[in-house]
Amino acid sequence: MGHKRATIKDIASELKLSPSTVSKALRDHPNIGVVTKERVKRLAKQLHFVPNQTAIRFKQQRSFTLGILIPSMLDHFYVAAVEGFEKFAYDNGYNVLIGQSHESLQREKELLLTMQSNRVDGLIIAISRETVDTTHINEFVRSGIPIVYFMRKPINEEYHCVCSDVYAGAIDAIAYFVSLGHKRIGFINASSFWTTSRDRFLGYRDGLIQHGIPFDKSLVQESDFTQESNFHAMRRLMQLNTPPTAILSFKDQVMLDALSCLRREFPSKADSIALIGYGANPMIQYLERPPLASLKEQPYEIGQKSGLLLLDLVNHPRTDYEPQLVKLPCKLQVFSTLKQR
Amino acid sequence: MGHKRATIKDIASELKLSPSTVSKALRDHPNIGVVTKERVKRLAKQLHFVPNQTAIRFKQQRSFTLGILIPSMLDHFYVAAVEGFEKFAYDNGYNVLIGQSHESLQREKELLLTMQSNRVDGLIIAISRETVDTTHINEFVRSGIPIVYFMRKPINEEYHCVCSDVYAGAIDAIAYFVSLGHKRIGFINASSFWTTSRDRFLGYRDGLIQHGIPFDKSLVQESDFTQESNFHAMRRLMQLNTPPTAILSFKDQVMLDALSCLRREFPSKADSIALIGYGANPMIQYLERPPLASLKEQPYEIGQKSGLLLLDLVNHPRTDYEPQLVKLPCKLQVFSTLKQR
DNA sequence: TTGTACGCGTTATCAA
DNA sequence: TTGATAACGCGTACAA
Repeated sequence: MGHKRATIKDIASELKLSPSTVSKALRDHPNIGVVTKERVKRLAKQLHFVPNQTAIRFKQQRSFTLGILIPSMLDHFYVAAVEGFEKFAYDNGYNVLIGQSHESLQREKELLLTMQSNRVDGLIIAISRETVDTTHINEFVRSGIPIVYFMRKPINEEYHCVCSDVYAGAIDAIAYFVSLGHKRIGFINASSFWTTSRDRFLGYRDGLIQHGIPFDKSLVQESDFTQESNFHAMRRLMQLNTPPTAILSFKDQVMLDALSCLRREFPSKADSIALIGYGANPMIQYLERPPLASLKEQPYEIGQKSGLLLLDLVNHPRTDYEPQLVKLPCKLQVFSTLKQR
Repeated sequence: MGHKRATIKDIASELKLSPSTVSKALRDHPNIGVVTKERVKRLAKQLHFVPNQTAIRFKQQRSFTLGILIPSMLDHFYVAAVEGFEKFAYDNGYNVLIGQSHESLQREKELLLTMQSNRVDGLIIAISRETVDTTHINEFVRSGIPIVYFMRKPINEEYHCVCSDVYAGAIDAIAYFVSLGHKRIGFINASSFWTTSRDRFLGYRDGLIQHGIPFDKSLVQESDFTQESNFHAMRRLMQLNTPPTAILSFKDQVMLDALSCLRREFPSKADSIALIGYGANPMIQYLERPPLASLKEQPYEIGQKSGLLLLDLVNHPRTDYEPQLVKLPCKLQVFSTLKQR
C-alpha cells in the first residue's frame, strides 16, 4: 500500500517554499526562521518523510559507510570484533558493510572491489589465510580509501594495526605452565605469514628461554584450524619420543580439538596434559573437565579501537607515513579451579 | 596517495567519446562497436575505474541492498541465517545491511528507520523479545518496503514468514522421550508472543496427548534466555513434587544452562534426566557427557529461502494479500551415543 | 553506431 | 530570512 515516498521537494511545494529552505529547516540550519522550521518539521512528520541517504551519500561524495572484512562470522571472536566496530560506527553516524572472506584470497579480492564500488569511507581488515601477497590491498589503499589491519596483519607490511598483545600473553602462559612444574611445553601455531602467529611464537620461545628451557623445534606444530588439521598437529606432538606435558594453542578452537584428540586417542594421558588457548571461548564453561586456561582477548575493544583509528584516518587523511600500532592486553583466565572435583 | 577516482566522464573526454557511449560500452550494450568497447574497457582498467554504486543506486532509485534484522550475532543460530541470506544476496548482486536489536524494541525501531533511510529494497526480520506491538513494522511495510519475517513471527500477524517446523520437531522429541520410557516430561519455553513459541508448545502438548500423557501446566516454564532465567526455570521444574525426568528446551542455550543447573544443584539426579533442545549447537560435540539430543534446524537454508522469497516480493510487488508461510523441517540429532562410557 | 539532454534528491553557494 | 542554481555520476530515451 505504498503511498509514494515524500521528498524534500514535496514538502517544499506543499508549503510554497524552496527545496533548499526545507533542507535547511530540517537540519536546523541557523538562518531559517523558527516558524518556518516548525511548519516544515510538522509536515515532514505528517508525510512520514525519511531523508534519502542514497541521495545524501551521492551529493556528499561520502558513503558514511565503513567496511569490515573478516574471515568468518562463525568465529565468535570476529563476531565480537564486528560488534565493537559496529557500535562505534553507528554511534558516529556510519553504517557498516560486512564481508567474509571464508579464508579465500579470491573472495577477499572480490570483496575489496565491492567495498570500493560501494565507496566505503574506510575499511578494517583481518586478512585471509591465503593472503600472502598484499598487492590487492595496497592497490585498494592507493585508490584513496584508508584501511586499518586488525587481529591479523601481514608480516611484511608496516601499516596501521590494532590487535591483541599475544606476545605478552604467550609469555604469561609459559610462566604459568612453568609454575605448575611443566618443562616440556608444546605449541600449535597458525600461518606464519601473520604477525599474530609470529608474535605468539616469539612469546613462546622467549618465555621458554626466560625459564631456562631450551627451545625445541619439534615441539612446534602448525594447523590451519580445520578439525582434521588440529587433530593432526596434536597427534604429531603426542607421538614424539618425549611428548609435551603442556601445550599452548593458537586459539581455543584448536585447543578444544586437541583436547578431543587426547581423550579419544590418548585417554591415559588426557588428564595429565595441561592446555592453554587464546580467546576464552564462553562455551568452555559448559565443559565438566575444562582445559587449564585460556588467554582472554578483547575483540570487542579491538573492533572499537579499530573504528576509532579508522575514522581518524578518514577525517584527517595523512600523507605522512607513520603506522599506528595498537596492542590490547590478554589476560590469563584459569578454568581448572572451576572443576567440580 | 589517492590518484583521483576516475569517472565515466574522465574516460569519455580522454577518448573523445560521450559519457553515454562509455556507459554503454562498459556494460556491453549491443549497439556499441566492438572497437569502441575495447578502447573504453582498456582505458577503464588502466585508470582503475570502479563504477560508483552510490551514483547508480541514486539514479536507479534502488539501493540494491537488502536488510536483515536479528536479535544478536552472538547467537550462532542467527549468524548461520545471516550467512545464508548474505550468500543469496551477493549472488544476486545485492549488498546486505545487518542490524542487531539486542532484544530491544527501541533499538528495533531505530534500525527500521535506518533501513528506511538507506532505502533498502527489502528486509527480513526476526523480531525482538520486547516486540509485542507491531505498529512500527506495519508502518515500515506501508512505506513500500517488503518484508519477510523469519524465525520469529508475531503471533497476531498474518504475513510472509520462513521458519523451522518446530511443531513437528517437538512432536518428534516427545516421541523419542516416550520411546525411552519417560512419562513426566517438562518444557522450558520462551516469549509467548512468538509463533515459534506457540508452535513448540502445541507440539509439546499434542505430542503428550498422542502418547496418552495428560498435559500438566506446572511442567511448563518460561525463560528469557539469560543464564539466570534459565537456571530459575530449571529449578522450578526440579522443585515440583514430582519433577520431570525429561525436559524439552526452547533452544540449546537454555538446555545447556539447564544441564549446568542440574550438575551444580541436583547432582544426584543429573544423569537420570534426559534433555532435548533446539539448534544442535556444534559446541555440544566437546561435552564429555552431552545432553540426550537436539533438534537440528536449518538456519542457513532459512536465510536463503527468506532471501528468495524477499527478492520475489521486491521484483514483483503484490497488491493482493496472500501471506507465504515456509517451514523447514527439524531433525532430531541424538548425542548420547557419542558418550564415551 | 554515437551523441544530447535530462533527471534522480540533496546540499553548498551565492544572490535577493 | 529565504530562494535560485548548479552539481554530484550515472543511465536512458531519443535524436543524429
